Amino acid sequence: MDSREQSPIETPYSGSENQPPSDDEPDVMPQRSKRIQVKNACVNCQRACKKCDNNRPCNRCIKQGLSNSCEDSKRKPRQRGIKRGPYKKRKKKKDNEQIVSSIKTRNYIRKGRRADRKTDSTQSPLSRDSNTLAPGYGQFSPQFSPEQNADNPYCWSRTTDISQERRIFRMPPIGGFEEDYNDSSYNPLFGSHSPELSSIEPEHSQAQASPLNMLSDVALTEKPNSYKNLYSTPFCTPPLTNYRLGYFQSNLHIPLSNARFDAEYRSSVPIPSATVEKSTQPDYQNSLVDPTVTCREHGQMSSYSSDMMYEQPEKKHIRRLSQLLDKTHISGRPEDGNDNFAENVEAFQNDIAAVRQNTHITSNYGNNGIYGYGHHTETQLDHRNSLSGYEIS
DNA sequence: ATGCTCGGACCGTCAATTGC
DNA sequence: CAATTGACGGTCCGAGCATC
Ligand SMILES: [Zn+2]
Ligand SMILES: [Zn+2]
Repeated sequence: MDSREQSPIETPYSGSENQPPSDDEPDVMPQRSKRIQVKNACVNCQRACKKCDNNRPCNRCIKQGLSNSCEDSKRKPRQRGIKRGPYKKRKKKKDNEQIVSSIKTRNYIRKGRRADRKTDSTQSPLSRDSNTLAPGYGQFSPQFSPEQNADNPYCWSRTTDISQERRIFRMPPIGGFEEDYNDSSYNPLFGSHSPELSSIEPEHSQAQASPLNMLSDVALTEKPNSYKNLYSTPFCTPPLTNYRLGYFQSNLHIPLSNARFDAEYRSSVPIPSATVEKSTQPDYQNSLVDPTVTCREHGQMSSYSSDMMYEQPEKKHIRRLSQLLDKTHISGRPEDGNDNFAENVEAFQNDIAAVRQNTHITSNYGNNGIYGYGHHTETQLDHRNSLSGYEIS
């Protein structure tokens, strides 16, 4: 509120005094300035999802002729006693170099019933040559030593992009390949080999990162709110509610175009964009992303997912319809236009059974909102001995 | 051209955790 | 106990539609 005036284009982000503390890094990425929001919007603005101000009646209400009803919306007090997962390790000093090398040389212990297939159990996955086994088959994830993580088994997470592997992907026919359901060794994501793992020290604690933590019921039902924060990053926040088929797909109902940014954020590694496409998200319109594939590890869970969607513009209305009904998300339900609901459910139930055997591949077919109809594959390996609440048998 | 809806990107806050 | 950071409870941008 001073000298600045007449910026060529007035945008919510144009306030020059709101520039984030620009670092000495000149070429990092064009940072947009911060949007300022009021502490408490009026009821009308809140309902309309529009900008309010601190006056009562507010500017917008005056323009709309709603001055009478312009009053603060109710805000509920913040909950207390919310349990959190373990915090990420705080910055010690330097020794990033050391950490990385210690990861690379740590011994890895084979575990789980799939483990006794064919991998050398003492070899670090980080040094494994890349055309041995697909993830989920043979040992894969680091085992932390008990003294290091006695009561903190999920102390890290990492996400890696594997867009380079795209050439081996297959687009399934609608309805799917039989083998996707029946052959547990088939991995459409990787074919016969896994990507190089990043050697970056994980930076995110995700105590409850595994969706398995929430596995109390496998029915196709509304998912609880707590789902949301498990996978929130600056680039993705799952919606409050979703009815989607597929329970383990941590990235599924966030914008797929944000997948790469999410991956970068979680891994702190710049992700190559060799085969990627332009984002449709307004904030990242000039960025390249791969909307179809992510690979991630949360604590002792590893998972890989791909979305291969058919363009089906005629299905776009589905999202709209469900929006109208309630604030629910799209897809999966018969009333959303999923003609394969029964099969989806059955396959899904089978997948659940597989999960309980430590390793599973989830494949399902359904409408993925604006992205169309297609195939989602989720491959997971669970390295834990037990879930919260009960044992994996 | 103008108005409305609403998913989800963005924000500010503040208490749970951590490191001392 | 201060610093850090998870995550809650919002605000509101802007694409997509609807209507004029
Ligand atoms: Zn207002
Ligand atoms: Zn108002």
